[in-house]
Amino acid sequence: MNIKALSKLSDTPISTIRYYERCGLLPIPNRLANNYRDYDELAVQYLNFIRYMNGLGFSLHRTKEVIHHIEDGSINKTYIMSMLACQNEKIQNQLEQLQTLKEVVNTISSQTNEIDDFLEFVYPLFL
Amino acid sequence: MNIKALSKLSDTPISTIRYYERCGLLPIPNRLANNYRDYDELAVQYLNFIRYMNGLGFSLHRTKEVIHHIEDGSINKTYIMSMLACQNEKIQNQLEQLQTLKEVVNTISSQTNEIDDFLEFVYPLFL
DNA sequence: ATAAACTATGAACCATAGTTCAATGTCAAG
DNA sequence: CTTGACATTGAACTATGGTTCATAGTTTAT
Repeated sequence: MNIKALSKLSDTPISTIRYYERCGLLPIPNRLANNYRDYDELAVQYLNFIRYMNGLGFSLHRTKEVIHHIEDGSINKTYIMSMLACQNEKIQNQLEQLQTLKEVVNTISSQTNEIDDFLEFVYPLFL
Repeated sequence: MNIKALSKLSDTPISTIRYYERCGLLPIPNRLANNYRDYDELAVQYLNFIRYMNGLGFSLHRTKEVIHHIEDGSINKTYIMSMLACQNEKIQNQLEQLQTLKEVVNTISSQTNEIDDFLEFVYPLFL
């Protein structure tokens, strides 16, 4: 399978596939006689996994670490559970921050006197 | 007031103050005979405003636009209200996405069979 | 045989929000 | 009068997740 086929199968741009390889997220593929990359099903699995991790909000850096643990064989339920618990906590924190932010913006935009405060905050900048 | 004093008053790193000036967020300050920047109270107001906008989740780019509107005098309640409504919507969307994400991560981490699915997803990568 | 489409590479570029560095100049205290 | 702390500049570097480009070679279809 050449890079274009992999790109279509995994719905990942060719440039991104090469980028992931560069970053050490994808195993180095075999090359054909013409130096073209030659991928197999495993590459599709890798890309699916990367996209899956991405969908769970993990950075490429973190995903790379996890992939290396998988390649080591040093992965198990405990590892996965603590990883997910950690991610869960991170998302929870983000959620709370955004919630607070939303309330602040809401308050400002729904209450006329808050807008006046905002304008008063702004007025010195005209003077 | 020199840049260090402004830095302390506004609780903004010196490097950031110079960066904001470079980006057109801060007015170009007067210079002393020795070429040192000389700030006044207005600079503090600008920095407070920038940090405030930042706290509301606006990008520097957006904040810069707003500042330019303020400088033009082309700012009013309507402008501010639509700006805040827009930001509110953006935050709401982010919140919903994060909420969904949290549920997915939660489901995976709380249900043993989901973790098994995760491991099954991972297994092909060992082989 | 030649043009279109594909692949390869390293390097540069995009946005975002800054920080750090090197080289140079200035100021205040001992 | 020298040392330390401050100021200046442009340029390069950080992290994140890629995309785009120039140049070169390869394959496929007409």
